[in-house]
Amino acid sequence: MNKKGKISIKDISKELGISTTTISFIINNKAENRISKEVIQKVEAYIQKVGYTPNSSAQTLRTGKSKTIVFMAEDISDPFFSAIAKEMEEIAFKNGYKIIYCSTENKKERALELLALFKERQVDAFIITPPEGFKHEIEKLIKEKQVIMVFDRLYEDFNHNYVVLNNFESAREATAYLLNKGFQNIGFVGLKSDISTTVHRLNGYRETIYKNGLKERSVLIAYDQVKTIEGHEIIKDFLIKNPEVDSLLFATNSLAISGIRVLKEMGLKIPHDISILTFDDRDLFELYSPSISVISQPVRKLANQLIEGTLNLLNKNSKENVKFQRILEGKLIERNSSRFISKN
Amino acid sequence: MNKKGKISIKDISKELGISTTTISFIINNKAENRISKEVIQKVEAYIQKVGYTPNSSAQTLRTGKSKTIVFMAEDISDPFFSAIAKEMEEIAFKNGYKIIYCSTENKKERALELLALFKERQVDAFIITPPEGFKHEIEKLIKEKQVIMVFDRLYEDFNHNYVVLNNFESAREATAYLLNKGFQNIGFVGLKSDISTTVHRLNGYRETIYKNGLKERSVLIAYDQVKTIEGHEIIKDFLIKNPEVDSLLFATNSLAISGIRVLKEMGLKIPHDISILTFDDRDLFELYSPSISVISQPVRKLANQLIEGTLNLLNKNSKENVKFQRILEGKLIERNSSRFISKN
DNA sequence: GCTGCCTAGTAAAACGATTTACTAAAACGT
DNA sequence: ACGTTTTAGTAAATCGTTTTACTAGGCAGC
Repeated sequence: MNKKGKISIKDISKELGISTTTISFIINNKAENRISKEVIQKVEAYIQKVGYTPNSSAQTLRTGKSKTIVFMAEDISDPFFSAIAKEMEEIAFKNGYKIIYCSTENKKERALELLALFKERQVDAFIITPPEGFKHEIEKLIKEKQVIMVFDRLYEDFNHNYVVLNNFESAREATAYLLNKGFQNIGFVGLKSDISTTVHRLNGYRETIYKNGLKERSVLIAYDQVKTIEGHEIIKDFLIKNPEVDSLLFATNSLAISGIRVLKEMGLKIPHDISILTFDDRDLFELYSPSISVISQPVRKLANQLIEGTLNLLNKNSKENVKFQRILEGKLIERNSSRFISKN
Repeated sequence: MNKKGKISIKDISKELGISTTTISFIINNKAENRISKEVIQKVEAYIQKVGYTPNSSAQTLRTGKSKTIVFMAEDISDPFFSAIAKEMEEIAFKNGYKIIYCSTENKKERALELLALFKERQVDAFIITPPEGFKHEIEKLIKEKQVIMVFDRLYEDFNHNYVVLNNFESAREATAYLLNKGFQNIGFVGLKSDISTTVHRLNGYRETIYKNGLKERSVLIAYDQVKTIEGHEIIKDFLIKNPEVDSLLFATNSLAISGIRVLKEMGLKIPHDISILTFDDRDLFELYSPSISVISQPVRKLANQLIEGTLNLLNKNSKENVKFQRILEGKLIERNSSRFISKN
């Protein structure tokens, strides 16, 4: 017994007069064909009785495995990421794994700090939404034989595990939908970033616009500015300079919220003066007046694939160089913010 | 060097011909008056060069400290809790601590499982929003000398560390505010629970109602039902049976969202037919039409106090039996959902 | 009665740090 | 010149597991 009153294998060993080896075998289900039923019974009963649980630092130290997966999200307080996190936690827990969350806030330095911290702690895998300019780091991690699952974005020029939305197709579909509604001057509000997610969303929009011989009207905002006054000003500017815009496609839910704020300030009514459609659903979007049309991500499925894929990678001997790659479909949910055709 | 290519103190020791003791002293700033400047220099330079970082499992095993704090929230995907989490993470990180989040979902069994898991991992402290019926467990943890900081709720019949909102006063103030606005039939939508938070909010409402010789009109919903159809039905029933209700005070933001949904279904216009006011702000409440009045919690301050208090407890030798107890003030933010006086 | 193979288990090293108790040499005081 | 203190450092135990390599004893085969 140590000072905190925790029992160790050694204590059991002394108490029962059985070697620690035997006890360890029993605990780890390696007693088959080695240890007699009676001894197994006896040890298991005693463990039950005193409520012994192994010290996981010792286990990690000895085995190099911590039974821990890190989920490094862009921002864990974003409802999209926190919903994913919650869903994954459940499944991981059932499989004997613990998930640790953290937020990069899309900052490379922060992501690096966190990476260093968790490598020290010998986590078994990283599920990560890499920030801007992190490609090289991801490649490095893979070379180091770390188990890496990239989420929400991907790199096209090397092979890796990922789970993402079909951003390009979803954006194309969303734009086509607005077009079909009769909107001719569709604007796009996106992020200024080279992350595949936002690039693909922009490209999907563009392709549809160009194919239909229309003019692109887009504005891109830096991640850090989205929720700030500067971000709002940029959107406002864009709308003032492009008064003919009759509908807006937002690339993220934060952008949409900023956008709604600006439209309100400018006295533009949705959908009467301008229609809107955004990526990522939120509970209040459905209740908003008017309710907000969205391209919703299959949160549950994404989380399932992420954790399932990661656990697979952990169980399988890493010889096989098959990558886990999933592209899931977004779903357009039509609500009132895009149903009405404005007059201008 | 182990298989993953990580360097250990032993490697440094061999390479430099210096004992591991000396190196450990240097790393832990215990070299003062023991080791010569030159050796310190040499070791530090080498560590810098090879990028050595200590193995934290070994440290935890040896010292019994993991430099980890668990934040066991009611539901980490609730914006209130995730905002708190994010804020705390930052400060903890700067102090060399890592925060692990998880959600109890207000289930006792789940909280127990998590507790067991994290005790195995020898976390240094728990910041916890205990679920229903967890009082005895908290007392037990305190007796075991665990560092426990209770958040968002408290127990009145024993002494412990906590950080909470002044729920009673805030509810009183909120009710008085509605009264002043001229509402006579104020309803209260709360949680069916013995958690202090919700009890105090109900009591604050009640006191004001009784003091003014008015009739209490309240409905309580079980935590699990809030977001379900059953929850909605309960609210709807309540409104049908109490048609004279001219304003509603919601005890949590989830309740408010369910309430808004129901009001919409019933065709009741806010604030024309009924006014509303709710605990806990959310970004979209401000943008909603009409914007929703709230009693907002000082998220930043709460998080600061929580983490500051916990770090204090960890640094201080636990002899002093002074508890860290903070009650912070809520702030009523008047918006349009409660500005208008309905006619009935 | 000897060899070889099971069976049921154990001893001891190892993982990577921290920490206690020690020591050799130098410096100091008188 | 002798004992004492200081300085600068080290050896070895320890934390709690897992795992490799071993062994004692029983039994079968011939």
